[in-house]
Amino acid sequence: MQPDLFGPRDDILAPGAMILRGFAAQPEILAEVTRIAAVSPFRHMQTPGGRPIGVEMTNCGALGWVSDRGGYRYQAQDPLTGRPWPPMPAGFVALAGAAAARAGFPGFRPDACLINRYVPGVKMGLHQDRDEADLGAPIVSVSLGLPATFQFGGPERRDPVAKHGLAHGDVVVWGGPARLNWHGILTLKPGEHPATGAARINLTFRRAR
DNA sequence: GAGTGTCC
DNA sequence: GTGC
Repeated sequence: MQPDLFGPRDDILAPGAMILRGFAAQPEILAEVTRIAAVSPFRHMQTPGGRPIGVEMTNCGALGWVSDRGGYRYQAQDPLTGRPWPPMPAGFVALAGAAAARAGFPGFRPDACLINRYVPGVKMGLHQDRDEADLGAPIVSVSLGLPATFQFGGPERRDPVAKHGLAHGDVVVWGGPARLNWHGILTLKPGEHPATGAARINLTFRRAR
């Protein structure tokens, strides 16, 4: 058993990384996602090599993460609509800030929220989040809908990875010494969730600049 | 430039 | 699971 230093619903993954169990189960979050996707729809992006990325993505906030033949980057315009991404809802900013503070990173003000939609059979391979200008800010990742297995390793690609189950409402926060740790999501298993149907929605809050 | 994918 |  882990010692109860942070509360019965928190798991420590590594120094600077923790899971806040059930921190983000409010139904308003998914209502906001629906509104965002009505303006900037979910779409498949491509790797710079031209291969399709399995998850469907959209963004809200001042900056959105995009990938295409031109590379990985953050930009203010949605390439699909040519317009700015939908603004980040105030509730998202507050939720991400509260989660970060609880995990030991006070003052987090995200300017980017990448929204990923997983369906059964889709995964995200091990990678680092390193496209952000401000690596001093943490990453806040909210899981909604179908459960998934999260892999979390270390700062080197060869470091061992541990697996952690993520359920609806769980929030993973990592920063400081864990900010560049490798992570990914195993292939989503078939299922249905009352809040999302046959899908998992992930919100990733970042300070991109 | 690219590996959020695919091959061995 | 690994290296690319």
